[in-house]
Amino acid sequence: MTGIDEVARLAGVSTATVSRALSGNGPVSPATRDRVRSAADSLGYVVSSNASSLASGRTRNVGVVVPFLSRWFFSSIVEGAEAALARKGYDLTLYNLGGGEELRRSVFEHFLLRKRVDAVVAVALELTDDEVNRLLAIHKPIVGIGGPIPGVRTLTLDDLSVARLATEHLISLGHTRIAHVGGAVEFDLDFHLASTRRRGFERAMHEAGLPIRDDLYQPADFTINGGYAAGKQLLGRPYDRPTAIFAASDEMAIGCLLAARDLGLTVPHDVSVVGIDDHELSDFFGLTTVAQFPRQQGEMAVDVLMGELMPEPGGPAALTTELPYQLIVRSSTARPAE
Amino acid sequence: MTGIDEVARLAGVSTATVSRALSGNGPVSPATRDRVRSAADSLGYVVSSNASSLASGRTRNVGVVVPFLSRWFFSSIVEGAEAALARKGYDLTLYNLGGGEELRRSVFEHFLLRKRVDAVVAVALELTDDEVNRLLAIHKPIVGIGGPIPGVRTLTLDDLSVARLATEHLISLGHTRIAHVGGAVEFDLDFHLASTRRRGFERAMHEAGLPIRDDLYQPADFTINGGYAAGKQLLGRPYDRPTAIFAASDEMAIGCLLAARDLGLTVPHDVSVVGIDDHELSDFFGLTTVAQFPRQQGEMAVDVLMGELMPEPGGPAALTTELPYQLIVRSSTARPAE
DNA sequence: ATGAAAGCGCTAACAC
DNA sequence: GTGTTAGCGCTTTCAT
Repeated sequence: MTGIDEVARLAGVSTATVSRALSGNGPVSPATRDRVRSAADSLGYVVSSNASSLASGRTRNVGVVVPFLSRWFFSSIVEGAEAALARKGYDLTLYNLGGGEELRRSVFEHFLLRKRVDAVVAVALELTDDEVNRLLAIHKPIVGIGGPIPGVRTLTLDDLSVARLATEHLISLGHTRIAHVGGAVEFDLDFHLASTRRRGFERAMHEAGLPIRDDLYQPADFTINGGYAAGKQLLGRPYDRPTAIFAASDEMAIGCLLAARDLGLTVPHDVSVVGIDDHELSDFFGLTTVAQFPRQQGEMAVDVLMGELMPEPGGPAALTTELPYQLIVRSSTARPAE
Repeated sequence: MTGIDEVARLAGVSTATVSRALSGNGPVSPATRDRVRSAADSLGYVVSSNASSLASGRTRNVGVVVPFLSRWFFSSIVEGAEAALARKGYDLTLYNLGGGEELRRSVFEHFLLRKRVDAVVAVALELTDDEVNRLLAIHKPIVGIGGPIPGVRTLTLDDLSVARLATEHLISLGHTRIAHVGGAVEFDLDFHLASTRRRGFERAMHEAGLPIRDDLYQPADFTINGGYAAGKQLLGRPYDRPTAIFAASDEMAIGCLLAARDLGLTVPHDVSVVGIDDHELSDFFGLTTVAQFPRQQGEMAVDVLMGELMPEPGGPAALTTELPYQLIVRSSTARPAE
């Protein structure tokens, strides 16, 4: 366990100079910096992050809090954040809230407060005022992904516009009898994502002068399985079958695709399907979708965070940043058959 | 920022006693312990993990290193590990090696060495001697998941037996013309998983006196997409079509299922399909598979690690622990048609 | 059972 | 540009 003083001795300088040379903070002549660097290398010296953090108050570590992990969308965000942090020399400490209320409490009342992190990224979580204030009180910047949190810089997707875009794509193709597979209320926790998308759908229909029919709405649980059941329900009706389905997520949309196949319907001839996300499977299934880019979202969150940790000359960023999205047309949508 | 001395003052004891009372290390009378506890609570005191780590040498944090994150299998392992660690009051710091060789180097030469973690879990990574020694030199226990690493306690799946079991299931149903969709060589990095499974398949065939036909082997890339292409190839042949397919992963098996459908073949009437993993989609597709339990694997790894961090009376555990697996028969396999 | 005090290994004033 | 030194906030001997 080589320490800083061994490096100092080998390089023939003081520990302060070693610290400055290695961290880049403070003036060091190029010559001594090189000397220190090679001394450190030859000893295999790596700073103790604890000692460094204790002395400096900075940990070079950020906490990322997610509601789930083993779902493509969330793990992609984490992956993006991890990559961006690693590039900056930061570590990522992960907190998965999947374990329920009690776990969430302990994460916010203990884990995040023990000064292990410099900042936190909250993914798809509607933080309470209390949770936010606890962190802000100890000067930990927060950035949220997924919906506005009062007093917190957040990256949000304009779900209303995304849903409208998907629906308008169908309308522009000539569809009029369009069904919607939306998120069931019990999944409408974070930021009312499901209901916002539904509103976007309804607004597009309304603007096009098309009727919004309750019988063409099916709630599901955001899974392929749930989408399949909803699709069967919608497409199995003996008359007045919708010519198109807008599902509030790709996984549900893929479920609809499979339901259509099992009913002997051809996509997009008999029914068009559009989703949201650009899930990893969507390309395979030829699903038309409105892509959001979770990996990039994770990276963007880190960028925003870095801006907070090391404020730069330019004015402070806006409190809310809109996330990009993009319609990707594949083979699951077409004009309705005659 | 309440510190330990404020708590000490409020409780009317020394900081040493507060430390002992809160950490549980060292003798404290029940009465004072309660006094300290409530003082800490009322002040909202949480130890500074840095100061604590620096003084004690323990971080209460473990590093988890994975080759990918946004894949169900790996994120499930991480999820399991995170849950188990959280229960013990530990944090999990995540290192994703997806970024290539250089990233891997910096993780092992810097990130993991800066004393931020007490131990590391290496998932599906064939660590080099150098990587192992670096960590062992600073007394960081390692546990691996996924294959034996010399000198490291590892949890391994008996891939040979798993593949044999899957194949024997097909043989016992009466299949004789069985194809194998295996991992392509370029994906055979970690622990030769693909080739081991192929050997398990061949052994089962051999033991049953069945011929191993090269033309009934198709390599793929472990994705649904790749499995689909391989399935098409195998099932599209004009004669001598296999009556069953054993795929080395569920994702590839699902690809085969979809390929069969698209060819107008019925599963399991025209072709049986079996995979390995019990992927989250397998139940939906009715896929027969040999389940492994990634979430549990993550939890087990943590248990082993805890055993190393706080050695208990019982003798030391074995160096290699076999992971459980289980044949799950669903609707994708049946006797071959006449 | 409790307290006093010496560090843990660095960083950041401050002096030169 | 570099060295000296006083902490950062705890834990842990060693006394008592």
